[in-house]
Amino acid sequence: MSESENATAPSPKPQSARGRGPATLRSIASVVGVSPSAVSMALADHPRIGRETKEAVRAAARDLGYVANSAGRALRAGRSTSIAVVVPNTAQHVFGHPYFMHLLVGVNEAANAQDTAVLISTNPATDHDPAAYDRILRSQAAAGAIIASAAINDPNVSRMVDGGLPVVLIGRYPHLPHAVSVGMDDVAGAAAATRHLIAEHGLRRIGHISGPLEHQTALDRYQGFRDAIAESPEPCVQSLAVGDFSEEAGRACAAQLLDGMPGLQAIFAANDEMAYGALLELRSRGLRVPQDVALVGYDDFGVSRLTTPAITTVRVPAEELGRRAARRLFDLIDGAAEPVTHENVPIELVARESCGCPPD
Amino acid sequence: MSESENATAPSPKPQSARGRGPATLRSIASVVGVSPSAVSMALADHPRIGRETKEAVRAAARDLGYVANSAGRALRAGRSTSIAVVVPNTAQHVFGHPYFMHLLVGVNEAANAQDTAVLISTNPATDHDPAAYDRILRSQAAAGAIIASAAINDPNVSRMVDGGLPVVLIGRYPHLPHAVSVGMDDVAGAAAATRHLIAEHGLRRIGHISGPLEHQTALDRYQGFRDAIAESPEPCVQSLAVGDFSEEAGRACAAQLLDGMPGLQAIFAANDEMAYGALLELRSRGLRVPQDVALVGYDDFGVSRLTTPAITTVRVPAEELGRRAARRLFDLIDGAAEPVTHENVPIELVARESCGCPPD
DNA sequence: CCAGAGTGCTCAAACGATTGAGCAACCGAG
DNA sequence: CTCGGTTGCTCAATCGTTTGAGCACTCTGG
Repeated sequence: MSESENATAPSPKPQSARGRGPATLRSIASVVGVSPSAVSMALADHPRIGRETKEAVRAAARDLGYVANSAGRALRAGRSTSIAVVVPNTAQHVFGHPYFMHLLVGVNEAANAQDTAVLISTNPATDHDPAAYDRILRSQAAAGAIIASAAINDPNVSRMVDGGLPVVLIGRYPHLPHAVSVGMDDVAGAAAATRHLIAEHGLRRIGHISGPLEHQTALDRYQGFRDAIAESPEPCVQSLAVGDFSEEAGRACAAQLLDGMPGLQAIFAANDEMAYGALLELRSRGLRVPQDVALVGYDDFGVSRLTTPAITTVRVPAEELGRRAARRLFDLIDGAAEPVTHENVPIELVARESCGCPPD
Repeated sequence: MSESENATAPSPKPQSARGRGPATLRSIASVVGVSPSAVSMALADHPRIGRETKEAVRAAARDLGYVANSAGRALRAGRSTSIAVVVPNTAQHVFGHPYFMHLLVGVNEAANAQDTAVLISTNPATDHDPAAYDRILRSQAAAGAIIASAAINDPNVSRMVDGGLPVVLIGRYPHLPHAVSVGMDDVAGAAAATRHLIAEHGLRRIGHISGPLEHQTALDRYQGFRDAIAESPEPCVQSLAVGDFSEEAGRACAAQLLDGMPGLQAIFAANDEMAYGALLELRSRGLRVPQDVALVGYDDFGVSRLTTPAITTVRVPAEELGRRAARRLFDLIDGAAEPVTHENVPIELVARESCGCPPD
C-alpha cells in the first residue's frame, strides 16, 4: 500500500527495483517501466510484446545479470530444470568407480547443451534408509533420472520406472521390457574377447572370473564367454569363478581357477579391477603373463593401460553411454515420440599385451 | 467421490485430495481434515499443534509418501536445498580426473547427512560462454558452492566469492584471504617427498616436473621441492620442467630433464599422471626405476599403485577434502560463526617402489 | 462472572515465474 | 462516426510451502 513502481515514494521500505539480491522479473519491470508479466513475455519473445519493449527488457536483463529463479520457474512449470543421476547401491566400489565418472562427464555434456543442471543422487552407506535418491525424486527436484549400475533384483529400479517420473536406465534390463534403457552389447563384447583368446592366440583352456550374478552385466559377459567357447571350432575347456568386481575378488578367483583347472591357459575377467587382481595372483605364483597364462579384462577405464603388462580389455564407452542416456531422457521429458526402449552403444576390443599380442 | 471432503461443493473442479500426482500439503490436509498450514506446522513439530493432529498428519504423510516439493520450499525459503560442486575449467583432464570423483564422494556423503542434493556444475568445452555454472548459481538453484581446481588467475573465482553466495574453495588461495577454503599443505607434502629422496635414498641430483604455474597447487609443490633441497645438509642440484599435469607432459618433461641434467638421479613429479609419463620415458630410454633414476609422484588416486614399479607418492585425501568442504559450506549457509578461513587436511607420504624402497 | 492466559487451529500473504483473460488505444473500413 | 480487428500491454491467478497474525475456545484465578 505504501508502494508504487516508478513513483519516487519516500517510503522506508527497501522495495526498490535495484535492491540487493538477485534480479527478478519485478526488478527488471520497474527499471523498464512495464509489468513483470510483460518482462516475462518479452524474454520469451512473445509476439504480443512490442519490439522496443523487448529490446529494453533484454538490455535491462543483461545489465542486471538476470537469470530466472529456478525455484520459481520449476514451481510454476510443475517440473524442475534439473535431471538426476542415480546410483542405487553406494558400495564404495560402485560410486568410486571410474566408470561412474565417465558416465557423468557424458551426462553433463548433454545436460549443458540443454541448460539443465545435473543432480547427483546416491544412498548413504546405511541402506536401511528409505533411499536418499527416492526423496530427491519425490521432492521433484529433478525432472527425470538416469539410473546407473543397478542390480537386477533391485526393487527400487522397477519402482522408479513405474513411478511416473521419466527414467532412463543404463544397462540392459530384460526383465523390464517397458523401461527405456541405454546399454552396450556385453554378450558380444565378452564373446569378442574370448574369441580373441581362442582364435588369435590358440588358447583352449580358459577360465572366467565373473561379476556378481545379480548384475545383468555380469550375466551377459559370462554368456558371451560361453557363447565364444561353444562356437569355437576347436573344443575348449571352460571354468568359472564368481567375484564381485573388486581387485581382491579377482585375486581370489584367479587362485580358485588356477587350483581348480590344471593347465589353465587364459583368464577372462569381467572387469579390469579383477583382471588386475588376477595379474597380482599370477605374478605372486611366478607365472608369466601372457607367456604362461594370458589375461583379458573388461572396461578400459585406465587401470588396464597402466599395468605391466598392459591388460587387453574391452572398452566400455561410458561417456557416450552417459551422453545418449541424457539425450534419451530429454526426449522422454519433452514427451517426444519414443518407441525405442533400448539402445546399444558399440563396444570395442582393445588388444594390448596381456593376451599375447605384441606390445603396441 | 471425486470431490473434496467436508465441503459438498458441486463444483466441477477436480480439486480432489487424493488426486493424481505427488502428495502435497493440501492433499494431506484434506485427508486429515485440517488446513495446509496445520499440516506444515505439524510436520515441523510446531508446539502449537496438538498431539493427535500431529500423529494423524504424520500417518497421512507416510501413507501418501509425502516429500516436500523442493521448488515450493526453496521459493518460500529463499534458498535452494542443493549445493553445487563447481569445476571452472573443464579441460577433460580436470573433470575426468579421479581427484574430482573422490572429492565428489566426500561432498556427497556430507550432503546426504544434511538431506541436501548435490548439483554438478561445469563448463561446456566452449569457454566463450558466460559459464554454465554462473547461470546455475545466479538462478539460485544452489544454496552455495564448492569450487574445485581453479587456476589462480581465474576471474570467475573471485567474482563468485564476492558474489554474495556462500562459497568454499578447495585448495589454497593466498590472494583471496577473505575466502573460505579447505586444502592441504602441498608445500609440506612436496617437501616430505623430496626429503625422502634426499635423506632416505641419498640422492642429490633431482629434477622436478611441475604442473602449470598458474595453479597454486603446482606452485606449492614446487616450493616444497625447493625447500627440501635448500634445507638439505648435503648440497643438492635441482632442475625444473613445467608440465600440465598430463601423462604426455610428464613424458616430455622427463626427456627435458634427462637431456638437460647429466647424472640425474631422481625425478619428483607434481602428480602421478606425469610421474607415469616420466616412467614411460625412462623405460623407453632403457633406464631402470628406481636403480638408475628414482621417481616420486603426487596424488595417489590409483594410478601410482598399479604401475610396475609402483610409484611412491603423496596421498591427497580428496574424499576428506570434499567432506570438510561440504561441512564448511553448510556452516556458511546456516550462518554459523565462522572465523576460520582456511583449513588443511593432513597429507601422507606413501612409500612404494619407485623411490628405491623395498616392495611392500 | 469475567479477565487473562493458554491451546489449537485457520487465514492470508509471500516467494518468482508464467499465462489466459481482459482492457485501452489505435487503425482502417464501412 | 462507428464497428471490428489488431497491437501492446496489465491483471490476477496459480504452482507448494511457510509463517506471522488472528480467531475461537477452554481453563484458571479472582
